[in-house]
Amino acid sequence: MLTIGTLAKRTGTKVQTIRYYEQIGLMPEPGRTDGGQRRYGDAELDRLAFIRHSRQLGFPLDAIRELLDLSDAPDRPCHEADEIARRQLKLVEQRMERLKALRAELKRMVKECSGGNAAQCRVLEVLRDHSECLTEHDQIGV
Amino acid sequence: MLTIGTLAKRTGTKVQTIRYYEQIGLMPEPGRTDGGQRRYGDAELDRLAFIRHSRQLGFPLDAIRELLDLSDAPDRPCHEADEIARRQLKLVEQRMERLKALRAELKRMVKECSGGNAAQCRVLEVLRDHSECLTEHDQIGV
DNA sequence: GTTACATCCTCTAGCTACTGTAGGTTCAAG
DNA sequence: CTTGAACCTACAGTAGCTAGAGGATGTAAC
Repeated sequence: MLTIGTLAKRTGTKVQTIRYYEQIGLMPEPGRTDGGQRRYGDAELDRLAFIRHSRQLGFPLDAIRELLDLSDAPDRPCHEADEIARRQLKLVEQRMERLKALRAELKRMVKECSGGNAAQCRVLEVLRDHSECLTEHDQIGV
Repeated sequence: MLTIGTLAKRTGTKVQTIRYYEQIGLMPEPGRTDGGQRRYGDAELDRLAFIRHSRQLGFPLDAIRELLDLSDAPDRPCHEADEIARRQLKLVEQRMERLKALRAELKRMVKECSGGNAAQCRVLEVLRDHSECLTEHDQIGV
């Protein structure tokens, strides 16, 4: 029987985060001691590890919920999980493209800064004048 | 004299976002009509464009606040702006490294999925078993 | 048996950067 | 003068946690 703190340490999660996952129904309500403290078994440890690993791969909680459902139903076809993973891969690739463009513009900005005062600052100038910008920006979330 | 809607259209911002920027002190309180509607001048248009462009480059609002302060004080030395931009560049590069690792793992997951049912699904298996994971994950934010 | 203290509990609020909605008012054109 | 788009305030909600207050519990040492 594991305390919430042990579970937290073993999976690299904050205690509050585990309670939060319980609250939103991602983790089950565990058994309690007479005094009301949570006690977990190995199944919960595995489940939390699954969640955390998925989070580290950037899956949103909704996707993780779907993946957990699939994982709980071993006879369901696999392509759904595959599709979720592909979707995530696509997202990651999009983000990378976007970051590449940002990096280019930031590099340009920084390189051209000659170190005078704010009036001649290239960094500020580039930010001020969008027309100098080489990259397309349609979305803001990076 | 520009309405808030015009300002929004010209800078690709939502009206609510502009009001939000005003609320947090990033945009100044503009003049009003007798009926209480906001009216802007070109200075505000420029300021908002500056903010938006900075946001598109991923600068957090706090950094933008600093950049705006610098921009308002043309005789202050430029290296502060340079430093903020460098910091941002570094962040972008870190995120890219991280995404690269994620992409590798996601690709591996997806490639190995043979299309059976959930019990044999490699995607789920990889997520379940962190030890198969090649990459280091210390932070979750991508 | 008691004391000390780490860990646990619930509840609430806060973070970033917005976005959406409800219910009502104003502006400009026809 | 009427119509309808655009404006107003105020509040709630989004993702995914994180932090703090104020108090209860569990366990090891004495």
